[in-house]
Amino acid sequence: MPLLFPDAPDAGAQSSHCAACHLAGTGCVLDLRDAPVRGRQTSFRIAQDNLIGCAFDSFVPGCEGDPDPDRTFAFYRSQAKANMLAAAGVNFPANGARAAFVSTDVQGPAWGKVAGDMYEILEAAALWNAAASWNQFMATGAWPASSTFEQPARSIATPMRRIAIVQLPRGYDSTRLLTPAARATYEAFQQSLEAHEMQLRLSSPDIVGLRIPDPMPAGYAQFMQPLADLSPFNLHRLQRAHADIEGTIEGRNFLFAIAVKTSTRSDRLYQPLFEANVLKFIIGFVLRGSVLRFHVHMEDFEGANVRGAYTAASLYSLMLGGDFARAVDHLYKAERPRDTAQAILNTLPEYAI
Amino acid sequence: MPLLFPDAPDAGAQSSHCAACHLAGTGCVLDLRDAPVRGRQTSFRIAQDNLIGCAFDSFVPGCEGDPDPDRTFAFYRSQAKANMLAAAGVNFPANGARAAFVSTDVQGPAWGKVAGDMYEILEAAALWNAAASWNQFMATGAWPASSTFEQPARSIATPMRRIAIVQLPRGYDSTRLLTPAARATYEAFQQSLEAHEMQLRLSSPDIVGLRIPDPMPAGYAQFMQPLADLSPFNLHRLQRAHADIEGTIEGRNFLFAIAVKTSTRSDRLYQPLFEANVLKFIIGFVLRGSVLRFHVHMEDFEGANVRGAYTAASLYSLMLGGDFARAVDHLYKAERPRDTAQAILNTLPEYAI
DNA sequence: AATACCACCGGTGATCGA
DNA sequence: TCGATCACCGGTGGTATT
Repeated sequence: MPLLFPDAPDAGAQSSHCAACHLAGTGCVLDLRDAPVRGRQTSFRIAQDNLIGCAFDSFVPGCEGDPDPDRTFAFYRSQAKANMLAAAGVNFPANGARAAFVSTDVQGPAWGKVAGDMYEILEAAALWNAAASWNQFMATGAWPASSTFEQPARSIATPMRRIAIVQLPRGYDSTRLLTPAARATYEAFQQSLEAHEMQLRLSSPDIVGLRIPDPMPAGYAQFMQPLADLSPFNLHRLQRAHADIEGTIEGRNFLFAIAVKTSTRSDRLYQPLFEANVLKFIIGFVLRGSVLRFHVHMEDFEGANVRGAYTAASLYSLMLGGDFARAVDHLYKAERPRDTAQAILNTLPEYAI
Repeated sequence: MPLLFPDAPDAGAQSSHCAACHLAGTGCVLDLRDAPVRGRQTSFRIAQDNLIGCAFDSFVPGCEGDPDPDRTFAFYRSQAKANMLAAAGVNFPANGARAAFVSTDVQGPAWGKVAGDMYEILEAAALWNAAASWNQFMATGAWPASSTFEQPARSIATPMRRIAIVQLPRGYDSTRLLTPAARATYEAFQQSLEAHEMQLRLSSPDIVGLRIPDPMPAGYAQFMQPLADLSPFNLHRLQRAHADIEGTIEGRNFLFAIAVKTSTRSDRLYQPLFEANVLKFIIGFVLRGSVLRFHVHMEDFEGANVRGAYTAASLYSLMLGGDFARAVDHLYKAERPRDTAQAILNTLPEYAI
């Protein structure tokens, strides 16, 4: 069933679908008026996972199965929002003394939060699928005919060069991906800092790109196949994949990290800059890994001098002497999931083993 | 005239005062309904400078003249907000087809912005006055009797140790404070970066503490006297003082920087961390100045692991080898302007010449 | 079940330069 | 006068830990 509702045959189908979904407790808008969260005024909650799982339950935007894979993130997002508002209208009419749903409850900060997470999830899903096309080519020597992505120039098929692109959850310590040996080096470093009541931890990047070890540990098999959709099952797979590959990565196999934002303000630009500096320091200096690349993907560059800010030099490179390097290697205006994933795909041949 | 209105004799006084202020075009709430800002929905603007200039036109919170200098930032701020809401009620009643002022226009993000700036201004003003007490002691050997601050332990009066504490404006390049010679070193560094299309600039700290050069350039005379109030004239002096001392500071006289926040979120913690790292790198490595201290002053620690995040080690100190140091040397819960200024005052004897 | 935390982003008042 | 930029902060859905 297509759940970008304007693609559905009629509005009645939406009404009955949304009513059933609400009754099943999996609606995309939840009524918190009788169960308020302590210290908050929220009267209706956007059930983010349900919303995404519903709107994208039949294809991953930009990928195989998408009727028009060249649409923008903004389009997919506004479609999901329209779905949500329609569902809430169906499920929360005025009822005696109780007022009907009003959309102001799901605008403003609430929608900003959901939209930001959705952008990150859509990008991570498209990148997963792009990596799956790449990995199939690496395994078979043939680029998958059904892929919406093109084979990157100068790509040579070898199982040694398979790649996993993984979304990391909030609060994740990305060093958990490292092999025990590499992690021990990191932990020794941390302990020397903790002796002085200090630390140097990452506020984890949104998405990381990893060289799949060879031979391939079992947890990586999933990256050989694309996600067919973002139905609840696959959404859960996308967001939990990192747990399947912990303890398997050498520092040099940490190829790139991506910070993802729909928009920014000058003050909000600096979190990725700090993160990029710390990540490069830890991977480069502590773990002696090769230099990883840090990307920032942003949908909208207005409201701050984004390009200028991200020309900041990496402190690590400055103090090493020799060649300077930027902290953020590449800034990309990510407007369409397909183009964004293709852009990352095109960089994969550049990485040395 | 006391303009924390609950201290005023009666509500009528407020009404006539606010009506006159509005007619004079200096009201604390402006009607933008007939002159909308392009691309914004704002119907009423909080005239931040007018609001502060009015509410604090007879004393600086926490300082001489404050009837109760131990009140909290939260108190002064809520008083200013009450003034604002009352003034808007007086000046924007329903008028024919035009609806009355509604307070939702000045809640949410608008008030967040104003409250944040007000917090920074109140702290900067209290610190200015604490430094003035210090400087009078340095000049005369006697701690000013009228000061609300106490003489720090182990302080020794010498004109060599006078201090200026200055608020910096948005977007300011704090290296403009440096002497031409020091600035040339910095500019040479920048040019070598620019040759590679990079830079390493500061998103300026909110407040800086500087050793006043000896002999004292003319622009510093203002720091010998406290600000009597935050009337528009003195508010302007506070926010423009930095322009009077440009080109006078050696790197080693850059004693400390303070980042000021009322509250935070985990992502918003990282801008000061990046800034602290860059500032320490530039002052320490590029300018060979002594090590400056970076403070974070925050009113409310809830909503993020603030203490943990600010135990991050300085990348500069890690790469130098030798002793580690934190990027943020000191995190302080700044709830009261008087206590906050006293806390900074108590650190002044620690700085070597 | 409750709590703390995480990282999401958009609406802002003022300034500065065209 | 206008547009671009700056740095302000609070409400949020989900997760992990009590």
